[in-house]
Amino acid sequence: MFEVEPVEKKRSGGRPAAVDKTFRAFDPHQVLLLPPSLNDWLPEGHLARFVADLVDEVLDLSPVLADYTDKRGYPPYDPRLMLRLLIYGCTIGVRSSRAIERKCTDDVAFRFLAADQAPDFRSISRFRRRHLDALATLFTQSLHLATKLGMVKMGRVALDGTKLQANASKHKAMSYGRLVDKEERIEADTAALEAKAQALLADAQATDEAEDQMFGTDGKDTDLPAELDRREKRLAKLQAARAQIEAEAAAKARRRAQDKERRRQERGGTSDEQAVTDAGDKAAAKAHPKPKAQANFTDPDSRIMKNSDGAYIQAYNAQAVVDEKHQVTTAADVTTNPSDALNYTTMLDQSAANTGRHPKQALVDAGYCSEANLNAARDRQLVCDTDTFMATGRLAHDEQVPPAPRGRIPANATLKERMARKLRTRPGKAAYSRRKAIVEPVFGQIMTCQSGRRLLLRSEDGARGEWRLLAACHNLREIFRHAGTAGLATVVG
DNA sequence: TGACGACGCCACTTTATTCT
DNA sequence: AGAATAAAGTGGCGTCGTCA
Repeated sequence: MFEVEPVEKKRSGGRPAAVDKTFRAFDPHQVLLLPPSLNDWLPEGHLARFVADLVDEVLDLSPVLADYTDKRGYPPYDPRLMLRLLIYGCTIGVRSSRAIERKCTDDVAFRFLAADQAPDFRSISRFRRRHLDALATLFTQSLHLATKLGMVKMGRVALDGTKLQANASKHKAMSYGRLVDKEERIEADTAALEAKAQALLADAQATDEAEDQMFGTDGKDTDLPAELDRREKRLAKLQAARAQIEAEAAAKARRRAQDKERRRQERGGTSDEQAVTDAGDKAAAKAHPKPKAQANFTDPDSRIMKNSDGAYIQAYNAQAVVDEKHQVTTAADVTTNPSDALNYTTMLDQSAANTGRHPKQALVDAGYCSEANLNAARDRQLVCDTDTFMATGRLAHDEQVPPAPRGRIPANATLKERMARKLRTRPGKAAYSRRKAIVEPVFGQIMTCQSGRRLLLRSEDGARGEWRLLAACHNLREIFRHAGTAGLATVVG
């Protein structure tokens, strides 16, 4: 498009040329004779073209469009435009609404996608919030697309979790004990303040009236009500945080009591749901939060968790199931519980629901190893024909891998011993050794290329939506890499 | 401390609908 | 028919929170 033509050597302007050198033609003030077509600005096979085709031709946008029912009102931006921007941005690591807005003037690819429009960052942000659920369905859509292109085999999958830093600082977290303390202090102070305000009011009313008449009404004693107002707001926040911790403690106690009652009934061979509910209610009413239980003021749903480096961060626990063949994610979810162990069954079920198939093998690390999960793994083998390889413990740095077992499995071996044994056999080792190679690249890509280390949206729903969008965009990246725009054509055609 | 991002409130614009 | 109103999205502005 741009011809390289040597320019006549010229000593122009006041700047002396250091060397006698011919440069390529460059005229910043050149006026284009025709308005440029945005289409020409982007090379064939660019990721942005892929995203544009995807949004325009392939994706089902009805979940988004369904939200626009009223014909009235200021016309919103075309959802296709917004989706193009959000998807492309999320794929290359430009995720914040303001960053996207800037790119719409800065970046050729974004200008191409937005047809040279630049929505305000609030519009982008609000669109994202509003259609968070719909955006999350992009995840299943991306998965179905990958499946159509033969990229999902469900032979071997790996399940793993990573901690996503919430949009909240752990310094804004407060323990239950301090919360109660603070609340009491503020209440006491407020009572004192109110008394003072009353006294002042009564005392000064006469003089005030006189002064007002003399100087007009802009007294200085507005400070006191303002102070009271601030305290009121703080108190409300504290109480909300406290209520949250208490509700959680109650819910936990309820679950425990119900489980206990069920087990008791199982042993006795009876079944009485009412008794289970009652036991739960009773326990919930009696529940008392631990003084150390934490709540965060900025994002109450997030929790302090330990990340893989051992550092404590305010976070969500993000889970993903990844198919070995092309590193396509088949399930993605977020929980507020730092433990991975609770997600073994739910995640594999999600994966099965999303793909319609059960994997031949599932690889999980020691974080998932629990009595319940070992049992669940055994059942899965029977019901879904999924062979689970679950690490039963981590090796210390200098620890040697125990030798492969030989001979018959002892009849009295526990499930855990059997699992440990299975992982030490040659096929067990071979399968499990693939685990890291399957999930790590996915998490790595999402963290670095898509800047997914830190979440932008608050609340559990926000975190889940973001994680699913990240996972969806990861899948789209893989599709782009594997099939390119041509691949889309085969799906549409 | 300043830059940056999310979000809430309010004013404004646009459009369809309802009222007079 | 024309005015008033309701509804919805956008932008301006301020606030809060995070991070380097």
